Amino acid sequence: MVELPKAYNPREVEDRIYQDWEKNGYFSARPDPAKKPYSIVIPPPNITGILHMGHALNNTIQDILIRFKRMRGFEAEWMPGTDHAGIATQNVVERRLAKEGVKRQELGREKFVEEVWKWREEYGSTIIRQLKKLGCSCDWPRTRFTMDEGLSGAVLEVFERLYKKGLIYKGSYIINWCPRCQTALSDEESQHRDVEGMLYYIKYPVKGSDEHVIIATTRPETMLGDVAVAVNPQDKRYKALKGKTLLLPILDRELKVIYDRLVDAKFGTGALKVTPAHDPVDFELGRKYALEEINVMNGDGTINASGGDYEGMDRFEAREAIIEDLKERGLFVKSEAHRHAVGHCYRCHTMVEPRLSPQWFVKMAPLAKPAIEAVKSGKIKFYPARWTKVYLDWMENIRDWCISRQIWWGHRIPVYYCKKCQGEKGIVVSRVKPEKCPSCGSAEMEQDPDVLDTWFSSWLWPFSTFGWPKETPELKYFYPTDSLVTAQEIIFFWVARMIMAGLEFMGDTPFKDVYIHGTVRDMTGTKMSKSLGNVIDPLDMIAKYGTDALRFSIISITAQGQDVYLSESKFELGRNFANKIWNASRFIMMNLKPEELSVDLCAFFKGMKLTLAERWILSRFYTTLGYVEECICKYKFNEAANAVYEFLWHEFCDWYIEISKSTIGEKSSQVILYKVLEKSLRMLHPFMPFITEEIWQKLPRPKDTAGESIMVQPWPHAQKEMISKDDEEDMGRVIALVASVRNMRAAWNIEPRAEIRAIINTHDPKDEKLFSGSSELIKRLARLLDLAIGRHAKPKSSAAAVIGRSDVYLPLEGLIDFEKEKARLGKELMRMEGEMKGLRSRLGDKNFTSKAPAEVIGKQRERAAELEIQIKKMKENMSEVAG
RNA sequence: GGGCACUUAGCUCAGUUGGUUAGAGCGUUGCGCUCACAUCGCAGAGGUCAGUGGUUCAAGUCCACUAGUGCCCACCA
Repeated sequence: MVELPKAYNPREVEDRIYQDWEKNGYFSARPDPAKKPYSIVIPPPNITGILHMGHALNNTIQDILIRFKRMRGFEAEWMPGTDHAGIATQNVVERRLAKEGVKRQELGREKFVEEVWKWREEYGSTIIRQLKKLGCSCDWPRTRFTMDEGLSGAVLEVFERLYKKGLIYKGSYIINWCPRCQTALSDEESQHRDVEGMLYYIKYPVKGSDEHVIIATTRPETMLGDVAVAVNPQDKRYKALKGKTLLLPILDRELKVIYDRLVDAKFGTGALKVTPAHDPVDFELGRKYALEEINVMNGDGTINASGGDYEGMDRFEAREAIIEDLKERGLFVKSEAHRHAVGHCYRCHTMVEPRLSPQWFVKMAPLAKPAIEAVKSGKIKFYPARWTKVYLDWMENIRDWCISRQIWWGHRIPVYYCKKCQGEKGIVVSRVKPEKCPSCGSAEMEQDPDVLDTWFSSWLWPFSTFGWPKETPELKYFYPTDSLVTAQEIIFFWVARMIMAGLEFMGDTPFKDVYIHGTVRDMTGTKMSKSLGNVIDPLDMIAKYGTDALRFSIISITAQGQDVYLSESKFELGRNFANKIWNASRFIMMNLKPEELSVDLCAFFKGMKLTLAERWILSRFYTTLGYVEECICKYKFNEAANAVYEFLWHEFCDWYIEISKSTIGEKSSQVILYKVLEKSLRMLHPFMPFITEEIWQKLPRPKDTAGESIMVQPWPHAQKEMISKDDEEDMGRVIALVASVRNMRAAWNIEPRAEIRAIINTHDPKDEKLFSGSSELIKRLARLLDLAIGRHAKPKSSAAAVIGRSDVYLPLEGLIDFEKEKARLGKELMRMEGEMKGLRSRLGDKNFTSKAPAEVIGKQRERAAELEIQIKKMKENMSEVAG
């Protein structure tokens, strides 16, 4: 006899159980030729990361997959690790140093990087500990870090290979520059946001005349770098400008007039100021017409020496100052409100400055080609499928990837420059510092100061973590991985690039399925973020409701790929469910006689004549099991979770356990309760790992599994022969009968404790047999003193209901209000007649009977026949009432 | 400018390949005898599926358009 607390207390069990799992090495996987591999690589969280609901959702899904596959006999590897998150981490450490009054520049590069490593030692695994709180069954001993030795080696290897192949190049182009982080960003790292800006109209004088051209710009400060004015050749307004020269206001620089189709005559005045160093379109024009490229800004967004008197001003200050000066000179025409999209740094949200700058790039088109094919051919599938198009659209319009960053934390670019040689000759790509320049022999070689984009290491994650470029047994066995589970935000950053890298360096796709789950939002639909203060902290929820509750709730309310709107109250769902399971198990264990359980189940079932309820619950279990398997395989986790919930709570607890209470001492009940509970725990385990383990450990078990863990038990074996649709239907009728008696009792305010008589009137032999066979059950569940079954007339003053082809009467002498009963029955009759009308018109329609499949027609005929009987009965019942 | 998603009960959402009476959780109403559970039980009320048109024997489910909401992408300065 086991004594257990009335309520499940997750805090008491979770850490203990997790430690046990970890200690026993249950999370580890190793190449095993006897087993099939199943592998997932975790989307490596940033070392600066703190567990948020997005992580909770993402990692719960992965854990469900891994635990499910592990139980199904796969060698299931969940590769964990963290990302060094270049800019993000550098920012965090810089802020920390700033609090102590230290600037990174004062510290110097080497010392600063040391500081970051120290920070990482101290805080970098916070997120890992939090993932453990979530119950994640990652193969922790293999944990990797994008800056560890092996992965850094992979990064250098890749850089070298791509450089040799001509797919990495250096050049001066317009890139997105973050003046706060003071580094280049890739196109993906510059996120467009609508901004309420202004469009300023400025007069550019025509040299040697009183005329002028009005141009419109949103960034007047960039005029300091203007070298031309461009108009559309079709634009009649500016035909007369041909051959003339304009003067740049303030600086009095001479500007050419260019005629190019790129200019949209409809925008502004149709005249475009050309600033090749600060705008992508202008840059293109600049290269096309060999214009000078004047960079007017420093890295921090202040105006540089090319900006004349404005030197040293911040870009926005300079904007104001220039407008003032233009107004003074009478060259300012007007300004108007102008809403437009402007790039912002994805890390610090500072407005990005397009800026000409020498950077390293990866040529993407050749890499994209096979990656497009891999998805088009179906070798990689997206779930939900709609992301396929998003992926393909991006890939088909892919642009080169700016990979150099002007920060210190990251993989240093493995390129050395000879101080003496100019240009190409003096460039050496090498993992180690070359002793001398291969061209001139000089020993003065200097490494490129830049580091690589963080994603330049993450895109190698599915194979670098398994030891690539070495051909390790792990790499051979676990690559390609199976499922990638991630959020939509990083399809371009990460998913697409991993596919390209996998194909390029491994010659094979890195995974088969990509499951894109939704974004976690608050109840107003806003994305949860720390800065908005609308976060629900998963760790708080774990403390309050338990990990299983958190996991189950978030899974069950998140439909495939849909965003989820979260509020704290949603976690009650999971907590209540956990408590329900706890108490059902407690009840079963209190009544379990272990000696009854040492039976061979198959032999037992063969030899035993099971009751309808017993056959029914087994059938329902195996039906549910099959459905859950199917849903997990299709990434429909909410449907799987809800099926388990419905089965356990509403079928097993509400009906079967209640039914079993009268027979609980008997062997058959003992075995069924135990078996269904034990198997259900295994079915539920991937979703709620802790409570299932805790209960399973307390359950009496066959000797050979004693002491082991539920997480290494096999997934319940599907036994189709246990599924019987007939039994499920029959039990459904019994349940309907009980429910309708209860309904009538409630409608007529029969005291719950009052035991009354009921009469079933049936002419249907099947019903008679069914209800007779279950009469004890029905009597108990409906609290009946007596149940008469057969051909009976309706007693006077009785309530009535129709169940299938039979009636049930409750003689209620003196308790019935005839008018009320008539109304109650009348409402039901109306519903039936409404349905009947629909059926009749369909069945009478030749189009329907000739075109619909026979099966559908048959079903409707059957239904109509039954409904006809029901309506007849209902009318009789009503006339009785009237009489 | 392009693309995607969403609009189903008071609230938050499910709804497989179109096929009988559209589901859940929460909330709500009534009743709670019962020795697993009030983080509970039993019973009930409550939607015609944003709108319009179409395809079909049959549409919440497919198509088109409209309206609203949200998101992503995009070099009109």
